Formats: sequence, C-alpha cells, structure tokens
Amino acid sequence: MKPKKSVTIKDVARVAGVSAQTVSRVLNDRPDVSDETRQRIRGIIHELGYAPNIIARSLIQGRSNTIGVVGYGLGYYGPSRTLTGIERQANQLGYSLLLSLLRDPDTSTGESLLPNLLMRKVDGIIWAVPEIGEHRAALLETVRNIPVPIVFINMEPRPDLNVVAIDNFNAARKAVFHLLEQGYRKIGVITGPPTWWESRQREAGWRSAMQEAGFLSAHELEQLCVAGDWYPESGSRGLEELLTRNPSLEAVFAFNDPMALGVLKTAQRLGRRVPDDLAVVGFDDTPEADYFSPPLTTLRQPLIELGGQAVQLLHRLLTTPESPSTPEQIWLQSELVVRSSSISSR
Amino acid sequence: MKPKKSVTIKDVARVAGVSAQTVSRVLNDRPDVSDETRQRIRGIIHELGYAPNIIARSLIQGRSNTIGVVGYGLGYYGPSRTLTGIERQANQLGYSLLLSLLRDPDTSTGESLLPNLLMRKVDGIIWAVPEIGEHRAALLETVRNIPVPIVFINMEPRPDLNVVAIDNFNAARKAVFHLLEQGYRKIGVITGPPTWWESRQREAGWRSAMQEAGFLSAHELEQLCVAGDWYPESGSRGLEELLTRNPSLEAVFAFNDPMALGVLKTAQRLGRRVPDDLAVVGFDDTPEADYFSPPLTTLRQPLIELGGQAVQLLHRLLTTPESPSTPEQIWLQSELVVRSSSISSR
DNA sequence: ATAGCTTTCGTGAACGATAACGGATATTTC
DNA sequence: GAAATATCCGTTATCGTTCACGAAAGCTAT
Repeated sequence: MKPKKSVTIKDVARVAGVSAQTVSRVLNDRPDVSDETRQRIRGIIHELGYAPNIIARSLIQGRSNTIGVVGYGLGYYGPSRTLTGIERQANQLGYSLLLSLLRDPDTSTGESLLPNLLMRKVDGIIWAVPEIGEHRAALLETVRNIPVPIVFINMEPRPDLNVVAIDNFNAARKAVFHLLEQGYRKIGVITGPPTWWESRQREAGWRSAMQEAGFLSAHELEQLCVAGDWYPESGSRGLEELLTRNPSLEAVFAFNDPMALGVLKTAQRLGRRVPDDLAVVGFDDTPEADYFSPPLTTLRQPLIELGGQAVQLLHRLLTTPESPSTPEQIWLQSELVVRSSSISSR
Repeated sequence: MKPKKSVTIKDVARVAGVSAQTVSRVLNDRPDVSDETRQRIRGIIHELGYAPNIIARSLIQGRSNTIGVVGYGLGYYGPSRTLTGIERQANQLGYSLLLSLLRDPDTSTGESLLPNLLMRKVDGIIWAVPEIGEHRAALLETVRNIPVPIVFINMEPRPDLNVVAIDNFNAARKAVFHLLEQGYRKIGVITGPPTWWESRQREAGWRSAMQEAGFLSAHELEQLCVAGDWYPESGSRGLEELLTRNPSLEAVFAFNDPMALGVLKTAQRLGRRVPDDLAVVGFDDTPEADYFSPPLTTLRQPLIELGGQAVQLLHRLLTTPESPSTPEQIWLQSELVVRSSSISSR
C-alpha cells in the first residue's frame, strides 16, 4: 500500500534507454520509429504498467477528448435514456463525459454550469436540458461567447444552432390520426407544462391534425386541452377536468405515459371502460406501458439514437478542420406502438 | 468569431504589473497579498474574463477535483436516482463527475473502464454497478492495485472496503412483517435475477421473516419463491408460476415495482381481487406506484441520499490527511409506504 | 542602532506530456 | 562517388499553473 508514485513517460524512456520523445512517438503511433524499438518500448510500457497522463497531454494539445453534458431530469424516462445514448456513443468515439445536472430548470438556466465546464477544457458541450419558458434568450446570448461547439438536444431548431430533436409535432399527429382512424372524434389532450417546448410541439401537432380532420371548431378544441405536469396525478385531474368540460369526450392523448396511467386509473374509477368508452394514448413507451390496464398505445421515441446523434454531430464539428460549417438541424421520428387502449371494438 | 486565444494567468499578471505567482495567490485566497493588490487583481480578472485553466492546475497539484463514476442501468429507477444524488452532492462539494456506464454487467465487470478513469487522474471512484454473480472476485483483485480510493454502492459490505448500501435484508423483513400483521400467511416472492446481490438480500430478508413467523416449513418456502428479471413481464409469469405451485397463495412480494405491476395485471386477468384475494407489495416506490390499480404498497429507498452519502464518504477519504483510516460500511434504511394493495378488509 | 519578525512579492523549477526542429546514419539516385 | 533523400531518434521549448525558496521593505523590541 505504498503511495506508489505513478510511472511517467520518462521512466519508460530511461528503462528503454531512449528519449521521452521516442516513447511519445510509440504512444501516438507515429511512423518514425523502427519496428524493433517500437516493440521493445511497447513491452516496457506493459511491463511497467505505464499509462499516459491525459491531463498533461491535454494541457499541451489544447484538447481533452472530453465532452461536457448539461442535463436535467434523470427521474424522467426520456432524459435518462438519452443520457445512456450519449454515453454509449461518446465511449465508442473515445470521449469521456463530464456530467452536470440542473437542479431546477425553472429558476436557473444552467449557464452557471458553463464556466466550470470551460475551465475543465471540454472539447464541446451537449445541452440536454428541456427548453423551458423564456430561458432561451438569455441562454443563447451566453452561448454565443462560448469558445467550443455546442449541440442542443430537443430545443426549437434555428438555422444558427446545432440541434438534434425529436419531431414531436409529427409524432403527435401520428397519434391523433390513429385515433381518428379508429373512429374517435372528440380527442382531448393532457399536455406537459406549457413552458416546455416539447409539450408545445405535441400540442401543435394535435391541433394541426384535428383541424385537418375538421370535425371540431377552434372553440371546441380549446375545451379539449388541459395542462398536466408529467406526473400521474395530473393525468387523473386532467381527465376529470376534460370530462367536466366535455361529457361526450371520446379519447385522451396524454403527453407521457405516467399521465396516461393517471388517466386510465381515473377512467376506471369513473366507470368509463377503455377503450370502448374512452381511448387513451400515451407518449414514451416506458417498459411498464405494456402492462397498464389495458396495455397502452403510445409513441416510442428513438432516445438512445437521439443521444447518439448528438454526440456524432459534435464529433463532426470537432473533427472537421476549421471550417465554420453551417449548423445542422437533425430531426428524429417516433414510432406509434399500437396496443389495446386505443383499439375500439365498436 | 475570432479563435480568441484564452486569457492566461500571465496576461492578468502583465496587466496588473505583478508576477503570475501573486495572481495565483489571489486565485487561491492565500493570505500573503495586500488587500489593495488583491482587490486590484480581482478587478482585472473580472475585466479580462479570466478563468483559471483547471487542467494546468491539476497537472502540478496531482489532483483534479474530479470523481469517476462507474454506473449501470440508468433505465432502472434506482440507478438513475442514485446518480442524481451523486451529482447533487458532488456539485455541492466542488467535484466534477466523469461518467462511465457499463453496457452489460453480465459479460463485463467494467474493469476495462478503470484505466481510462485513472489516466484522467480522477481523485476517487464511485462504483455504482450492482453486484452481479462472480464478478466480485476479479473486481476486488483489480481494485486492490488502484491508487485512488473507491466507494462501492450497494455491494456486499466487507471490512476492507468502503461501502454505502441499502439494507435490503431489513427492508424485505419490514414488508413481510407488514403482510403478516395484515393476516396474510402464504407470502410468495418474485425476486430479481438471483445473480444480483440486492435481490439475494431481499430474498434472505423474506426467508428470515417467514421463518421467524414459523407458519410455513422450509419446503413450503421453496415453493413460494420464483425468480424474475425486474421487468413487468416476469412479474406476470411469476404470479402464474406461484399460483400453479400454491393455489392457496395469499400474498406476493415483488422485488421491484414494475414486476409488481405485472403481478397486479395478471391477478386481475385471473380474477383474483387485490388485496382481498391477494395482497401485493413492491419495491422502489416509483412515482407511478400510487397510480397502479390498486395503489401499491412498496418500499421507498433513500436513493438520493445513497448517492450523496457515497460522495461524502469519498470526500472524507480524500480530505483526511494520509491516515489509512479503516474503511467504513454505511447502511441506509428503507421506508415502507403502505397503500391499499396490501390492506385487507377481511 | 542592530537584530529579529512580518508582510508582501518575485524567481526559477516543476508537473508530464507533445511540438518543432535538427542531427546522425543508412539508403537511394544520377 | 557525390548529392539527395529516408529513416530514426534526441534536444529544447512549451502548455498554464503552483511549489519552494528567498528577498526586500517595514515594523518591533532590546
């Protein structure tokens, strides 16, 4: 249990009887080392258990092979899966991840976390915080002065930003058209917090599909939209509210699975049978959704890929030589998973 | 959009007309700087927007204020909340987090991730991978040669390791005694994968409480124990299996909430009313548990605290001067949350 | 007034690696 | 056979910061 001062490149050099530079060349697979020397040094490296000090390397090279991730809401299904996708791809491309989590996205935009990441010289940043309320303006101003590339996840795309996002608008349309095809007309929604961009997009998608179908007036649509907070309880309350306003409600599209669970629960309590009296669709396809009563029709987002694409995009930005390439906006599509909560036998 | 070579300590020094060392002293709040100079330098730092390069600092100080976290299974409720707790406490104590996730804990112990963390000179490591199967031996051997302190989360405690763990044994006993008090006698369990330590501990707790109660023989207990895989589907199958073996089954203790959901679902399908014909208890207290039908009695683990305690312990190890202090083993208790799935009206 | 402290600050080296350059052999080219 | 080129490797400087040491100035005490 000695302090065990770690082996440096000089130790290797000394043992091998060469200069540190030569060892460095072997480490970085440079061509100008004889095969014999290379093998010998490799052997010594292994023997001594030497591992290069990445900190020292970063200092001189000016890059750290580290990506800063600013995230929020690991308690939710989406963010935690997205982070998994980020880690997987980063690991594969040889990046390490410096993780910062936002505690409360309503009171802080997380800009305070940026200096810390920058001091640690991350090569780039992935911003995986849901876009909420009016943070955007302040954030964008800050971001403009940041010396490393940033990729945003699930933020309203703009031509001057690099963004990877789920196409929530079209995902919602898919769900609504599915319900319409099943013969449901009065389709209400329980949204997420209206400050969240993702929720607003889904709502816009619902509205667009409903208008296209043309069965209901704009006024009627207003009556069919209530706000939730992503938690089951708000699904419960939401359904009650919707039914109070529209006793003839035929279907509910909840903007995540936990709220859909609340809807199912309350529907049961009120004696509305799903799907015959009331269809229910969720959003997320959590592992539990298939075991709700009845099994829940829901939208499966490519979350692992979402994270992966963000890393790939960042990697492209980091490796493309000096070109101030035009920012990319990447959309990913969700898949509707149809289960019995929306298949009427009428 | 200039490349904007970043400001260094020398730039600050030059503008202030002092040496870099003096600026360094101001940065580190050393006493030997006059108040006047200190204020002036502070002003210039702010003016220039200077931020110290932590990499350079780490290089000479030999510490990085970074904690390496090896985790697994962000898709599960437990691990993702634990990580949240880790990040929160680390952030508070001024550490950054270097995150590595294990892809498949069955085929790899994650030792391959260690060299990477060590090359990046993390000050310490938090091992937040569930203990599975026979990995332990190999892992411990590797760990012994690691030059930084490690704290293990939810691993079988041993006197020579620093461990923070949930007391799964007593948590399970709580659940079983609760069921016994409610008058249930034939209490079956659906475990997690038997290779997981957490699952084995819960099983041992169940067994211990059942033996203490003394209503059933050892043979009968065997018939009341089936293995699941943490997913709802295995809860479904588990219940069927239990009922086949024990038609007079009175209660089921599933070792996590998703499996309990599967149990509820299948109970309903088979026409067993919960809790009157069959009591159900879960483990985790996910936000959804209160919205199951009926609401689920379950165990709430202090997961945020689990992560927090791990960081605090590591911090203690890092700041205690040189003492090869004896390792600590910290147990955290879970709380039984009683809901209607286990409250019989009989 | 001299010795001794304190307070305040600077100098040079070091941390561990790589970049830039150059030097010494060996090999090719005409 | 001389010049040009390749091949292989070492020297020195550098990244941005802190450490160890010491020096100058002011103050106190005898």
